[in-house]
Amino acid sequence: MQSFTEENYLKIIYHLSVISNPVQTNAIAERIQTKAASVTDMIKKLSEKELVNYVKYQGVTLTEKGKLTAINIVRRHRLWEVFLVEKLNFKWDQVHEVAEELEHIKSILLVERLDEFLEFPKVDPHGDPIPDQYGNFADLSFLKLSKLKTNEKGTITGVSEHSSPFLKHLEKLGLTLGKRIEVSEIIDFDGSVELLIEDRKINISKEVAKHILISK
Amino acid sequence: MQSFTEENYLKIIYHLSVISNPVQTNAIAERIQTKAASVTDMIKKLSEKELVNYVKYQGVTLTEKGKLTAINIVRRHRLWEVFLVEKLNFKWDQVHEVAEELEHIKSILLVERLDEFLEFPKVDPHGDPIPDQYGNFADLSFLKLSKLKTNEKGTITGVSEHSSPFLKHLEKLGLTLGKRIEVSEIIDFDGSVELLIEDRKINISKEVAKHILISK
DNA sequence: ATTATTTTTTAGATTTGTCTAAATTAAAAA
DNA sequence: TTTTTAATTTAGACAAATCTAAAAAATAAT
Ligand SMILES: [Mn+2]
Ligand SMILES: [Mn+2]
Ligand SMILES: [Mn+2]
Ligand SMILES: [Mn+2]
Repeated sequence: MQSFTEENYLKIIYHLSVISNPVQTNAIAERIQTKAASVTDMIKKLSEKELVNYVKYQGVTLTEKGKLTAINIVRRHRLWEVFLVEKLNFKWDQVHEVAEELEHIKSILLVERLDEFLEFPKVDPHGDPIPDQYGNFADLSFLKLSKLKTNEKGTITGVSEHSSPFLKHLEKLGLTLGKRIEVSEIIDFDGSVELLIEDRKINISKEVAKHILISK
Repeated sequence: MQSFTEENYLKIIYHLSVISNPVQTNAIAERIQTKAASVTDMIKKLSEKELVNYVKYQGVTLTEKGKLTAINIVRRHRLWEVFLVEKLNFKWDQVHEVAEELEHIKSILLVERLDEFLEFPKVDPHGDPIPDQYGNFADLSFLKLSKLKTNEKGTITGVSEHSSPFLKHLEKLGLTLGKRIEVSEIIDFDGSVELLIEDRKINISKEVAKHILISK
């Protein structure tokens, strides 16, 4: 059984592993809002428990055991996010903080029943896939909206940025999951994108377009 | 903002206050599974934060602030118990442990939305009243089943013992909330009670009868 | 190949909540 | 009212997770 803190470290290491493997001490420190020295201490502890492989000055990788634990936390986090949006009418920019707490509730029965209650959702409110109880993802292939060419169409199925300001911005523009869009023009000057959505024409910056995920 | 531990102390002190005020160090130690010395330390801290009134060797009482905090934790605990039973099909003997964790999730919005989602329940799965957001209880008056005389009738509306074995036992006998019962006989020899429930005749010990709460 | 910079680790201290053992105080018994 | 017992508090230590400052290792620049 892991402490909240250990679980947080495992989850962060898991997410950072996607970007670079092994994961560096400083990267963890930044994400977990702590100092590098504290990270080193915790890594030693996780290594002791065989949840990570650790070589001094080389960074860490998750062991199989550590990876499964991390995926399970991600599963709980995303299921709770679905619950908050679907059942308690939270907005998609309000769920993350609360899910950060709920994900640490330790009860296998709770998670399985919650999954059932939500009718086994495959994705969370941000389009991120929810692993099953064995840690398997239905891996969905996403494309950045910024990669679409003029006249190409697609459906919004995810976001790669979860900050509240960004999500609220999208909401205001009507750019929510499931919406069908078409790129009507890409502006040379700044790379911003003009979109057609439900007969409206809107313009989004390149920066925003990069964080919207599309399936065709 | 209080830590989990502080919240647990406040809740226990609140519950013990009903029985004896002020609350003794040893009573807290026993309920919280710790040593008296640790309790003294924590009491000092809570006193520092003006959540309890503390006089050395005299025990503690909750301040108004402390009482409101405690009631709020009780509110969250009971709302989550309702959720687990009503929405996730937990049995009434399975909810307490999980609610002990869920009660510490800090989000005012979460609690208010949960309350709404559950349609503002007045009691939890054990018949205990759920305070509103201002800390007001709809105080229901209960009577111990053991106080009923022969031929008296009543409805089961609560239990004063929450252990899993006890609750499972009641469940097996069909003695669940809302059931109508009639005392058909009180056995002289051991004080056990013979009941009529849904045309069946069952016998329960005096000990069990003491922990079943009735409204007429 | 040195030197400079960045990253990481160690050493030692701090905070929170706990413990044991010993000292105090209060309550009960003689 | 003294003595005995029970309850409570203090003193000092410990584990978990963190921090700052300093040392060590790895990388990058000259
Ligand atoms: Mn999230
Ligand atoms: Mn999410
Ligand atoms: Mn309970
Ligand atoms: Mn209850």
